[in-house]
Amino acid sequence: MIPDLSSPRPHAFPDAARPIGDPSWQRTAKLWSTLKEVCDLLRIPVTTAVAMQEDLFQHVQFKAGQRIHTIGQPFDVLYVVNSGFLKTVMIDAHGNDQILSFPMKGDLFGVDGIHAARYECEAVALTNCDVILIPFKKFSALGRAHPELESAIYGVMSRELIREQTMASMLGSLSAEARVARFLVYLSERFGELGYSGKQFNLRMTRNEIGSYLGLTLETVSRTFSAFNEMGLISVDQRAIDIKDFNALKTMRRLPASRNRKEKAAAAQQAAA
Amino acid sequence: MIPDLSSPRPHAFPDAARPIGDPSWQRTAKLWSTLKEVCDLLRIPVTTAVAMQEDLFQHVQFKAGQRIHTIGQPFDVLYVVNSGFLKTVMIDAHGNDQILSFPMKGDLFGVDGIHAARYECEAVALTNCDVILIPFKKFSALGRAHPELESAIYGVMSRELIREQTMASMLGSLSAEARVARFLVYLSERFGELGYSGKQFNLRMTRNEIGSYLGLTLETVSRTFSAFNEMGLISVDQRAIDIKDFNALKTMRRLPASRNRKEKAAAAQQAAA
DNA sequence: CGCTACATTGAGTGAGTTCAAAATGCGTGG
DNA sequence: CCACGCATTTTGAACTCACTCAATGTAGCG
Repeated sequence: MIPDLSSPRPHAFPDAARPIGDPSWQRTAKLWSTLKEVCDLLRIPVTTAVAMQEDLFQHVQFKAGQRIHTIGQPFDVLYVVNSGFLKTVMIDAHGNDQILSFPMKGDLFGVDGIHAARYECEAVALTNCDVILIPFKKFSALGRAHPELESAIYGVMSRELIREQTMASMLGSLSAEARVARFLVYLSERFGELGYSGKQFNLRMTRNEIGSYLGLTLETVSRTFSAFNEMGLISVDQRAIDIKDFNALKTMRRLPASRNRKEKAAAAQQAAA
Repeated sequence: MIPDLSSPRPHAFPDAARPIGDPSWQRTAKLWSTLKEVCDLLRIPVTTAVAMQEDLFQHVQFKAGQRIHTIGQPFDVLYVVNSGFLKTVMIDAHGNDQILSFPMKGDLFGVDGIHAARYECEAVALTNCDVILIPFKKFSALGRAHPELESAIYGVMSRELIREQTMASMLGSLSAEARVARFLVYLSERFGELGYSGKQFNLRMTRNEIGSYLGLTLETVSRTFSAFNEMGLISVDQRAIDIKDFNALKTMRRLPASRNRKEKAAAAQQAAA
């Protein structure tokens, strides 16, 4: 599109924005991982047979702002995030773009490339990061050799599909407040699973990027953060978030509410029958 | 044309609402299909080896209003639509529900069940329909025997993921008019591919269902149809649609527009590969 | 320091929702 | 066959949430 391949974004991601305990990217730079290590990252249970596989998967490092793949680029590898934070962006026919996900440690991306052998979206590093290249051919061949691995692959793809469905559902039915609350809950839970603090963390993305992801404007995101702050649900200062009332966020809705009244009534009727 | 067999819902789907050339469901009732027939339906290219497979897949018929599977139900089969129209519905923790897709001939559904071995959404027949049961175990075993088939399976799953991504993108960025226009374009193209008229067709779903799918209220859907009618883009009478200006629908946007200005500017900045 | 990107906050507007009422279409039961 | 009942659709009027436009504040970097 508009390739200006020089300078990575100026002052994009200060150290202060790193997560507590963020593995120092440069020092831990690893070059290869075994199949077992990849499966562990993806939270796939491994059998001994799989654990024995000696195939190695290459790591690649990207700096903040760098693009991992572009739209239309020929597909041949899937990616697993080992460290760092990314975004995936879809750009429609009219140049409108929309953020689809914020992959982080243990997430798989690039799956959309399988269908037409071209990536349908682009992936960009939000921070310096380390990703593992999974040549798709090799991966599916391993799946053929190890049925449990194969079904795990299907499982991971299915999980991705469910994620997108849940996203679509959220965009279709929740208010701005509810969307932002869910986003915070999601981040909190993910950070918790990754061993960081689920209460205090730093956002890796701009208000604009959050807005694009949630189908809102950056101003609405900012205002909603401020509102949560005043309500005592969180404390927010720029990218730094401190969750004070997790439960309130988790149960927040303020939904358009009556959109489905009749349909629900009908469903109740049918359930009774 | 077709005698309505005592459908549970009263006056749910009148004969007038059937598509031109709709295969007569009762008469063509088929009990089993070969792997090749299933692949053809799914638009998967088949090799001779696959064409030779003698495995048979069972058909099941559902009447309008019947449920194919529920949320939480144990997963063991995928479904391919042979005829008729369905909807898939996700219901969130608070009972809010959202329509995710309207599967029709050649579509696969149930993929979301793979991950947790339970369906994550429910599927309901909008019209009488005929679906093919694909036991997932059997399907993946066949994939292992025929690598081309396996990669086709991955391809179909990837296609589903892209569909959801595109949906999320649309819900996040398009105006009500643009969403409705896209919906009509989508239906028109699908009907065309299925050999029906892409210009004149009957909607198989209510305004409420369309609204749920598009993240709008039923009133907005109705008003938008009326507006398109007055603009001369379509002619609409209840469920009957006649598309007059396909191109205008296809290029319609009325997008929030400035949401991504800054981000686009930033996108010009690209780091070296 | 000044530059640039990012974030916050305010005021006004508008697209889409909510609530309400009337019209249409279809099946059922008299 | 017609009248009634029910689901659905259409249309109107008022409201409101989120967007737009704009100004100000903050943080890091050259």
